[in-house]
Amino acid sequence: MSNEEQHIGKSLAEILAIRKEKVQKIRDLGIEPFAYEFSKSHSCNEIIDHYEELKETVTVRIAGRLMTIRRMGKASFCHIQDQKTKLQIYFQENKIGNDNYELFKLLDIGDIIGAVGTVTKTRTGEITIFADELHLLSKNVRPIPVVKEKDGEVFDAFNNKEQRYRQRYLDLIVNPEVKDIFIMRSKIIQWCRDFLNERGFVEVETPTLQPIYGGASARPFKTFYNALNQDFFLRIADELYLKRLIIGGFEKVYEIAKNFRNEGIDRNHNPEFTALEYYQQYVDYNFLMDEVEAIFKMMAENIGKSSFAFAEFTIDFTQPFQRRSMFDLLKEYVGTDIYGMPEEQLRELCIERGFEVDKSVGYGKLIELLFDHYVEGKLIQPIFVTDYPKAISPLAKTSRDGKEDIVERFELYIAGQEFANAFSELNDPFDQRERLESQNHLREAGDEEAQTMDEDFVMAMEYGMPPTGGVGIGIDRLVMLFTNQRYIKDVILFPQLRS
RNA sequence: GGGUGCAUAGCUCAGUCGGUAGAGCAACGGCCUUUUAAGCCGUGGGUCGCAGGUUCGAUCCCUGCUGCACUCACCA
Repeated sequence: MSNEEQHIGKSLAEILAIRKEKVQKIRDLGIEPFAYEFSKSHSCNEIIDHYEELKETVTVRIAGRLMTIRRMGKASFCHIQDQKTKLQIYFQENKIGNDNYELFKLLDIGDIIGAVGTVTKTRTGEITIFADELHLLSKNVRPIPVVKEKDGEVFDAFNNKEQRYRQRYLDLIVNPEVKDIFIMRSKIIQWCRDFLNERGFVEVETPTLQPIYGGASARPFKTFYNALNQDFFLRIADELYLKRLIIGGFEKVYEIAKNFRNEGIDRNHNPEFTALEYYQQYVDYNFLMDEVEAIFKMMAENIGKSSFAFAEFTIDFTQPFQRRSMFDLLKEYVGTDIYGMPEEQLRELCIERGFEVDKSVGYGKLIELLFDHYVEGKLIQPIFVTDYPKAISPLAKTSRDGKEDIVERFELYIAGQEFANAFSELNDPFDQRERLESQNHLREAGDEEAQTMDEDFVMAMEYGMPPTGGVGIGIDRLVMLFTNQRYIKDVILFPQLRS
């Protein structure tokens, strides 16, 4: 190369131009830089795990992305990375031939290559493929961030959050521990399926686009359905459809689905999130508490930890989960027994405590406000909170022990956050109609998140709905819990950012 | 939606009390057959997020905008 040409090779545009020229140079060598296939005999971790059986006897074929290159004239070391593991490869010019070594000289970090060779160790003891063949499988033409590492210490980590989320593929290439989170996410979902399938549940799919949104208290995303010439909503929950299936005669159903709530984004909330909901005929919320506890303990057992770090806490799964009434907890943390307190007196109490609560904040919301403010954050170890106010639980059965304002509902709290929500499902169509009507009144009084009347759902219930227990579990938070991630965006592959 | 902060080379970051910018890695040329943050010699790469304003002069000061992060409020 002349001195003039040597000046090329600086800005990104020039790097891109050089890589493009390399593609042509490789073609000029008679090699296709974007291959069609390569048959692998082992993954990198299989070679490391089975080193003793493979060493110096077996010819192996491996493939992956080139992550480091150390050239030393007529021989070079490099590491490739496949899905799980990095592995070193040693290329010698007189072993792979001059033509292939010429090819090697044209390679860049980020290229996908295959190698054929024998398994050895270097004198420093690192398991290494001593290559007989080099195959270029896909040429990199845009530089990837180069992260260096020594003794476990990482240098120049690719840690720009915006770029990591926008270009998640780069994040996954360069930060392998990110991949582990999503592998764990996949396992957690699989364990949920296994648990339910083993118990005879049927996995179903219900509409994402719904003419009436329901099953939760939230603001929806709205869209227009051209073929039906009608406004539709993206589901905020699948609850009402799953109950229709219970009415239809499915004994046990579940769905793992995205819900969409048109609300704020923060470290614990993403407008598009995944929930497991399951419904089971003839059981009540007491049964479900045992079952949900079993699910969480099964997960911890599968992970192999009975206690683990989450945020600044150590969560202990060895003990039975506590079960306490919401009013009992309120009495302890607020200092006043508010059970049976009339709405106006409750509002006075909230105002005394410095909350701004006008008439649009009804009885149930007042209690929820106190609970969220005084109690929620204190619930670190797993605990089932029971006995929710009826006013904020329009789909749950009234408590059977005569408390008219209370429903048979529980939420599981861990580390101050809600992880599951369940109830003995309301199956009295007269009561259901009244509850949804009173939600309508709340909406008219200014509660934007009050639930909507769904005539078709109430009609379905009129045909007869068996006693049923139903559970909802937020999958994203479950993954956060078991992977010790503080930000929901870090358990979602492609969190939405403004474009 | 409110508050705070950030935006400089492909990546990670310095820096300029206002005089158009540096390092390491990556890149390019050369040497090097067991290296591993390989090493050695050499090369040069930037609309300092965008748009205005102040100024003789702005990457720096001011205003607006955009994006992101953190945080408070609300929903899980």
